[in-house]
Formats: sequence, C-alpha cells, structure tokens
Amino acid sequence: MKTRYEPAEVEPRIAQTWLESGINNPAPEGDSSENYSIAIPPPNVTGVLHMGHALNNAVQDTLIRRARQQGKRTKWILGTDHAGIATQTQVEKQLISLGTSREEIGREQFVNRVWAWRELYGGEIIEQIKRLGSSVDFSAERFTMDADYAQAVLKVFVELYEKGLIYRDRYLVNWDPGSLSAISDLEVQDVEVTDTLYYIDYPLASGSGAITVATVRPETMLADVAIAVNPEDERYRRLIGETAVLPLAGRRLKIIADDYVKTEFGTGALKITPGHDPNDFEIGNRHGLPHPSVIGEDGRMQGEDVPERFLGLKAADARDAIVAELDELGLIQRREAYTHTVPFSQRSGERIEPLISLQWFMRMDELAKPAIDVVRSGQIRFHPERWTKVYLDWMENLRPWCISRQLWWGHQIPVWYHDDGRVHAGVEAPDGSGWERDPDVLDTWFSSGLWPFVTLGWPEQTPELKAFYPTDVLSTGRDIIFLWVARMIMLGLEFTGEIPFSDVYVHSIILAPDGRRMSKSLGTGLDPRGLIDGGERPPAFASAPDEDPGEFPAYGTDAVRWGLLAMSSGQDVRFNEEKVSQAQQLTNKLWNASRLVLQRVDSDTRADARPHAPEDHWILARLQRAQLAVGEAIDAFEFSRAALALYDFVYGELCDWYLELVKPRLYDGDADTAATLLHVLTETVTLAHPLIPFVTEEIYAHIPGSEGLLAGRRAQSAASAGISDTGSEDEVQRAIEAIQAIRAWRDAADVKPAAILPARLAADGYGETVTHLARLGRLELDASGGSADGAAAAAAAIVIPGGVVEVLPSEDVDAEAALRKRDAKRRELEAEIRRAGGKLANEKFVARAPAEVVQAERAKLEALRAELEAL
RNA sequence: GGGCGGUUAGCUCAGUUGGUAGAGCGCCUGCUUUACACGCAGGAUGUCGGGGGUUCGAGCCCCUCACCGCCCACCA
Repeated sequence: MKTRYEPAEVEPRIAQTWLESGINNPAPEGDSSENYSIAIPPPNVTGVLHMGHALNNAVQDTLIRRARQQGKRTKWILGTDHAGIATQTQVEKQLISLGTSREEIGREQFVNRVWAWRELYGGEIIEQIKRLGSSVDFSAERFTMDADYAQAVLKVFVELYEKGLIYRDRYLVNWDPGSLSAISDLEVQDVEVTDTLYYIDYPLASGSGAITVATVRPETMLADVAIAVNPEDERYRRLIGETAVLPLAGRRLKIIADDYVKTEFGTGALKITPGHDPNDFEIGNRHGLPHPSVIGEDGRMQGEDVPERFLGLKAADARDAIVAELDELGLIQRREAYTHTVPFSQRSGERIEPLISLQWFMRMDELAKPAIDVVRSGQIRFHPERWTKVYLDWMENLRPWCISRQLWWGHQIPVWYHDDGRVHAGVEAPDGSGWERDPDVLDTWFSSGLWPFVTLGWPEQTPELKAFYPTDVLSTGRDIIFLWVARMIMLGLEFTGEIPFSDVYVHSIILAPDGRRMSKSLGTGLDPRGLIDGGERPPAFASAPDEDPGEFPAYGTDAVRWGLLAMSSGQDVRFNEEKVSQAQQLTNKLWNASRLVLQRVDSDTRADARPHAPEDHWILARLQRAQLAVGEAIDAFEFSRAALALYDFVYGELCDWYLELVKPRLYDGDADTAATLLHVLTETVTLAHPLIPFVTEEIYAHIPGSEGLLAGRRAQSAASAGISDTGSEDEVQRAIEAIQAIRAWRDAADVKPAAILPARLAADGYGETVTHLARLGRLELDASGGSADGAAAAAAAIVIPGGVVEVLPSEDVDAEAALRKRDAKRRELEAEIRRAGGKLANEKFVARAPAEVVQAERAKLEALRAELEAL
C-alpha cells in the first residue's frame, strides 16, 4: 500500500469491478414495500455531466448504497430523455452548418438524423455516470423514445383524450418565434425590459375629439376590437357605448366598461387586442368579442385586418412603420420610456409572441386534486419541508397545460384527421385512406411525467413493476418541481393508482464562487470531470481574482462527492474547493489509518471485537454513536451532517485518539488488539462506504478475511443495541481532556516537546488510563502516585478533570514560565467562578429555571472551585 | 404585488426541543513523534445584519426595518 491514496489509479478499476459484479442489477423479486428503488432524473440524451448531476448522483448513490447495506434489494433506474426542443435544435444547427435544413431534408430524414445523432453522442453521459461509480442498473437503460416507452405514451394520451381531459382548442398560447412552436407557461421566463410606451389618439366616431390609449405594442393595434375603460372612471363614463375609429384601418371600435382597467395607469383607456394579449383575451371573452390575429407564427404581419403595405413585415418593422404613419397623422400624443416585465422563451431566448393558435391542451384540475391530497396527507413528503407549500400553492392554481409542440423530434400526437371531418385518436393508425396524422409532437415533460412506472414496464404488469414501483425517493433540483415532479405525481396516481415515490428531496443549487449561477455562457461553469481527474481551473475558480488559476489536482470521485454533499444543506451554496480538498484529506487519512493497522496485523487475523482496555470499549461506543449519527442524517436527507459526522469520527476519534492509544499494544503484536482493530476498521469503512465508496472498497479488499465486495456487505444495525459501556466512555473522555490540558500547559510553559517531565498524579478517576497520560503527555509519573511527606514540592500544577498533575522541578521546566501559566489559568478559573456564581446568586434563575439546569450549574461551580483549590 | 430563503470568525458554511458560540480553509507558535507533511501538537479570532419585545436566560421564539437571492403573479 502506498503512503498516499491515489484515486486516479483506484477508481476506474473499482468502478469496473462493481459493474461486473452485478450488484447493481437486482432480480425483480418481492414487492416494493420490501425493496428500495430510485428513478434517476433522466439527463438529456445528448447532454454532458454538470455539477448538478454530480451532486444529485452523489445523493442518490448514497441513498442506494445505504439501503443495500440495510439488506434491501435496491434498484436505481437509469435512462435518458429525448429532450425534444434541445435535441432538435442541436441537430438543426448541424444541418445548417452542412448547408441544409430540416425543411429541405424532410421530416422522415430529419428524425433519422436525430436518431443517428443520438447513437453518436447519447452514450457519453452514461459513460460519465459509470465513471462516477454510481450504483445504477446499467443493464436496464431506458430512453423516452424507445418503442415500448412510446407505446405507453400514446396509450396515456388516448386514455386522457377519451376521458375528455385532453382536448384541442384555438386558444391564446405562448408562441416561441425561436423554436417556432408553442410552449407551456412554465417554459417562459419574465425578463425586465425597457420599452417605449406610446400614447395614441383614437378619434371618436362622433367627431367630437379622441380617446387616447397607451400601448407598448402599436403593431397589434390592427387587431384591436374595442377600447375598455373602468366603469367608475368619471372621465370616460359618458363615452361608454360610443365608438372610436381605429387609426390606419378605419374600423369602428366599441368603447366598453370593464373592472380590469386601472384608472390610474396610462390614460385609463385600454385598447383591447384579444388575439395578442392574454389579459385582452380574457376581457374579450367576457364581452363576447372576436379575437382577430395580425401576427402569424412566422412573426410576420398577416391576415385580412392588415393593410397591404404592412403585410409580410416582421412585427418589429411593422411597429416602426405604423408609428411613423401615426406620427404623420399627428395621432401620437407622447411617448415615454417604460420598464416592465416581458415573457421570453427559456429555450430559445426569444421574446414570446402571444397569439391564437390551434393546440392540444390538458385539463389539470381533476388530476391535481388527488396529487394535492397525497402531499397534504403526508404520503409524499418534501425535503426540506418548505417545498411542500411551494408545491401546494402551485397545484391549487393550475391552468390547462399546452402539450402540443410544433417539432419533429418527439412523440407524435396519435390523432388522425379524415378528409370527411372524422377524427381518430388511437395507439394504432386508423384503417382506410384519406387519414392524415396530426403533425405535432408532445411536450417532452408529457413523456417524462410517466418515467417512474413506464421505465419498469408499465402498462404491462411486469415483475419489475411489482418489485420496484412505487419508488422510494425522487431527488432533484427545485427548477423542475412543477415541470416534472408535479406531473409525475399526477400521472402516476392517474395511471397506476399509486404515488410514484414517497419522498422528494430537493437538493441545493451549487453556485459559482462569486454567487452567480454556474453557467457555461457566463464563464462560471465547472465541469465535474476537471475536478475528478484533474484539469484546468476556470478563472472564476481561482483563489484570487488576478492569480493564475492553475490546475485542479485529480481529487477523485470520492472527494468530489463528499465535498458536494458536505457543501449542500438544502440551501443554495457557493462552490468551495476547500470542501473537496477536505474530503481528499479524509480519504487519505482513512487510507493511512488502514495502512497502520494492516501493516501490523498478521494475515490470519480476523476482525473480531475483543475489547480489553477502556479505550477499546470507548471506540466501540463512539463507533456506534457515529453509525447512529450518520444513518439518521442520511435518513433525514441531511447529507452535510452525515458527511461531517463521518469526518469527525474518523479524524477526531479513530485517528487522533484510538489509534494513538492502542499503538503500544499493536506494536507488541497483541492478538486481541489486532482483532479488535480489524473489527473497528471494517465497520468504519462500512459506515463510510455510502459517502466515499471507492476508497473504502479498496481498503476493504486489503483487510484479511474480507469476503466479496464492501458494496454488497450488510452493515451492523447500529440502533439495535444500546451504547455498550458509558463508564469507559467517560473514563477515556477524561483522559483525553487531561492529555490535552497537559499538552497545552507544556506548550504555554515553553517545555521542550521531547522532554519527559517527572510528575505526580493527584486526581481521581484515572485507572488504566494513567499510562496514556504518561505516554501522550510525556510525563514520568511517580509510581507512588501519592503526595507522601518528604516528596519534593511541585514546581507547577496542571488542572485536569478530577484534580491536578503536579509537575516536579526539573531542568526542563522553566519555573517562571510555569508560574505565568498558573496565574493565567487562575484568572481564567476565577472569571468562570464569578460567572457561575453570579448566575446562581440570581434568585429568579434559581426559582424559575428547571431544577436540572440549576443543579448542573451548581455542580459546575463546585468543580471550578475544586480546580482553583488544587492550583 | 404576493410568497419563500438568506444575513454567524478573514473566506465557505454548520448550529433540530432557548441554557456560557462550532467546523474546514486561512493565520500564529512549535514538531524529521517508525500510518499519513494531503501530517502532528498547541494557539488567536465573533456587540451571531440593525432596532424593539417575550423569558431567570435569545444565534435560536415574536414584531419591525435594511440589504442579498429565488419563486409565483394578467397592470396596457
């Protein structure tokens, strides 16, 4: 074994071992109540691994490995998502670079190309997940466009259609001019924009003046159908029912009254354009107005309401032309800069054009109800808990979901239209001729909403479905709670009658060191592979702004995953490399602790707890406490607590103390000590395995007598027994504190580190641990231990729990320094005594605080006084 | 406009029934102690965002203000 743990050499080898072992590929036996399963959030098929994946994989892998240690049959369902728009856009870009386009090659050719593209790049992210050592079932990889999956999607569509939950309608939708498709409300993002607000006169038909409206989109005025004012508005009340003349077009517009109109905004008069504005659409419906359209799906002016000179102009150009003409006519009263929020497409980044379009919609109210109930009743729990409210608030105000997309890559809508007007919805095409299939495809989230059960074979009642559905945990980032999680709950309940998972863990978002989002375009992105295998450190991750960023060391997967888990806490956090480095030190520490043990233990020794000395009982108890702490933290989805609890045990207890305390016995070749050490080491790597699987697996392989893989080893059940020996725990705890006090005293008193000081122990509660005080405190303890008459006067006294260590005069002790140290300690004690005494002198405290708190304070005061006395 | 989260040591963050503030990194002082210098021992460092309140006692509970971030929302 090398003195340094080298993940680059170990990890790929171990990952391969796990892959070949079959531990990730459970047989579909039993049912879901006894088994444990997680469906991975399917990454985009052409995606690459980013920090969010790395964290989420660490979370899920930790959960899976812990469940497996508890003896459960575990399955982590793997697969990728076809990601309609994202994938189509990539392939379109490729076509353009080749000098062609999807229109030119046609739909069939295009879809073939996307499949070819998927063959080429689709495996990359799977390979990356393999490198992470994730315990996913690689033998059963799914894809949302696989034939079986596609059949299930169509079946779901048809059933919802037949129930009347899916319908086709002309409705105002979010039109994305970038992808030339409708998108759902969740895919638009409001962005603050400064526009010009135009105040435009609409002459009254009566000829007596004009009514002025304010708008940022003059080009839509050609689709105006009315002018609305507030019924309470004194200025306009007399005009209600009159008509105005639409400039440039000459159409008559009725002046109507509607409460929606705010009197204080703009002029208090609002032009109503139902075809191009969501609010106007509502108002128009209330008043039975038509909703003509003047902007087409290509973003250009079109329709019978558009005068010929504007036809075919892009909306923005039409605006300029229309404003120019209005200016000529003197109809623009004024303009002002106006900052407001405007919807943009998250996909293409283009400004949304609201327009009336024939689309497929899904009614959500009926589906939402049971999905609300299961969360309210606690059948599904969110972690951290605050997301429950976010989910419920959203679910209670669901509007219809626009599910059709004008794309070619995706699940084509299973509806056929006949020349004669008949409509057929079905998984299979209708017989006969004259049928034409709806060209649109379904929103990607429609198919991913079926993920947890279709991946297991639904609608067939497969053994996999029986064994692993419902799944246990769904782990994800908060950005897709609505897009994905909510829809899985609704569709899962609707089609399987069961919740798709019982716990939703919403993990942290890892931010760049400057607090901004990690993003490639901002230059704040970080490729996890650079951290794992070593690579250039991006400038945003340099230790100082102007410094050469240098390179990441090859931290390894264990370090990156422990670091990410330790960073994340249910709170968004800035990435800090120190945590990863801390993890690297932890793996190295564990590695070297193992070396210490393994190098000194005979190969025929077997792990077995055979405690003799107090410290043996102590470490077994501490180990048990660590098992409880780590286990509880993981079960509560508090991964940073789990990671730090492990760290504290390995560093603060196992390495700093136990190994130091048993070294003499280990060097003596004591058989019981060796067996006990192997036991502690085995249980420690088992405990650590879910968090740092690689290094622990590697160490386990070196432990004499270890069988099989650590990944398949069942863990001790920590909760099953009480802490074995609290008496020894206390005794060793005291010894530790005493040694620390002695060391601190030596340091402060300028004693040479190597010097062994003659001393006398005058304290209670130190039995066998006296030898530890002597060795680790570098003392030559007077064998008599007492303060017999005639013994030399002490040169100094070191306060330790239960008494003092009297240091006898010797050439290594500087009496002056010792005196200074003693006085400092005395002042410290006196201050504490004053504080405690003051508290107890407070009658109200004594009267009202709980008895045990008061009692504890009294005991402390007494102990402090005794210490002072001893000095 | 509504909601949620944050503000704790120089930096990144813990602090889960209210009982004298913690970790890692960084900093200071020592140490070739036969597992580890990616090490060991010791040390310094905080009016816990501001203000008010409840309480014997508040980083934790209540009110309020400020700033930062996120989400939702139909003001032309």
